[in-house]
Amino acid sequence: MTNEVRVRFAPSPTGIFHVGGARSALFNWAVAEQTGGTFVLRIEDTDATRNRPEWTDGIIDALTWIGIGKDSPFFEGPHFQSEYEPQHRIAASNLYTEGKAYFCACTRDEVKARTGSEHAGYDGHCRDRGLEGGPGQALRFRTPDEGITVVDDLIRGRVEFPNNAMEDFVVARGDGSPLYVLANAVDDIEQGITLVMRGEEHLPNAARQQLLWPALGATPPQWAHMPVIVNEQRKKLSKRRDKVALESYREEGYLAEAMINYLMLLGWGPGDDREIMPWSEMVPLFKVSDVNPSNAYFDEKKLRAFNGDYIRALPPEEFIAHCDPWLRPDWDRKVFAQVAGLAQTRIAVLSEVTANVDFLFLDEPPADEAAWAKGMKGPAAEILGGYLAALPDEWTADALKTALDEVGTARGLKLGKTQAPVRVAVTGRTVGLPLFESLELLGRERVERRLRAALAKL
RNA sequence: GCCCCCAUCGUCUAGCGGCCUAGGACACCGCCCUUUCAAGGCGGCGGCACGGGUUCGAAUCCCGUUGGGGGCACCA
Repeated sequence: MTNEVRVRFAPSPTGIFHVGGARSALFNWAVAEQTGGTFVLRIEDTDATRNRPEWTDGIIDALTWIGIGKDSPFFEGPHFQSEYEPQHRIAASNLYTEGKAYFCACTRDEVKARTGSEHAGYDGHCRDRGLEGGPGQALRFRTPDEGITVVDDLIRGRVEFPNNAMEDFVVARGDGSPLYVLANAVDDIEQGITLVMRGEEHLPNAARQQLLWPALGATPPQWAHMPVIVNEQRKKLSKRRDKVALESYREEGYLAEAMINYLMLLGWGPGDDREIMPWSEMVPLFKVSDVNPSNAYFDEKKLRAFNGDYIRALPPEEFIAHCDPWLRPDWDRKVFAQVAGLAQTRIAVLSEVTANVDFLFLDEPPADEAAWAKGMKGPAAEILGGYLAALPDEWTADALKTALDEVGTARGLKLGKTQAPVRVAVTGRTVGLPLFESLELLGRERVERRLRAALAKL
């Protein structure tokens, strides 16, 4: 294990799993796979008030969806931070015993009153009071007064933090329970993590942990702080404002492969002009030091374009299988199979398949006022009536096309115009699958009925 | 307020001192193809934030300005 690369992904189960977490996991996963190392999944469930078991399941499901999970030899876990609390407490106690941390009885209000500011930081009031611990006394880590703390970051280079700006931070609460900054460091040490790659929002924590690791008797890991994913306002993606749940994209019909591909390209590129590329080709090329340090906007439009590419690349049987959840159970799969190929180039997300084919299965074409108004302009009645009378004996797409073309030509209309009212009458929409193939599949009886119904409504 | 990070087309990026008249992709706009819509093909629009250095030479190195972001809890 000495030379093995061990990375980790350490989410807290306090909400839906979002795309930022997914990218974080993916980058770590790429490192593990490329180096033949290990990816440790650690659920940081120490905030009992905010944790919910179902969020943990959500994390595991989401990771599995993007290819990260137990069936890979590189995967380890999940570990649960709460199970390591004894170690955290021992670490805290050692820090105290060794004089690296001290107890503090100050409340927030007291500190604020003394410093006169919300953000002034702790003023060191209890530093040398020699408190021995007990209920209500938090444990604070004693930070150096002078000099700088250096975080060597694979993505950002050398980052310096002036020690005099770093307050004596709390590592354990008044009730003795450990805080994130400590628990996280202890776990990373215990689990032999060699590279900590996480979001940039943790950069300030890296400075503290750079101090904490040696104090706990360990050599600090390699650090890598990835850029934050932002919304159109250039703010960090927020669960409240933005559409960030990985699950919601999955439910809309985004393919895991497209999501993985897109996420990997947010902050990293293979170095050439390629963008659409499978995971297996990205892994050997991935380099942490190549990760772009600046924030990236999550562009759903581009994700969508990627997804469309991936959908079109699907072999027919796979495309059909992927569509299944978006087709009602009573819809005939054999009929769908006949038009699947026509639908495949027309949708960018799987959920869109429904509106493309529903007219084949519903008793009546879907009602759409706007479509009706748009399609039934001009000589619609004339065309519909004419076509009804001219429907060919040979019920094939070609014959159906010729027949309609003739109806139009007799009135000096191009096929592009004449097909519109027929399309709306039969499919309920102004756009959709190629018309004559649709008519052929629908059958004479239903086509005639729908044409008559439309005529009656006009 | 304090600490830190970042800065190439609208967006994601290539570029790591001369291959740059800055390349690709998404988006957008044309044209072609065409029974609608897509897909596909062709073309267009559009950028090195600004100011100083360093250098024979700067998108690339340094400094500053400006702008954006992250963090400042006995949350994680």
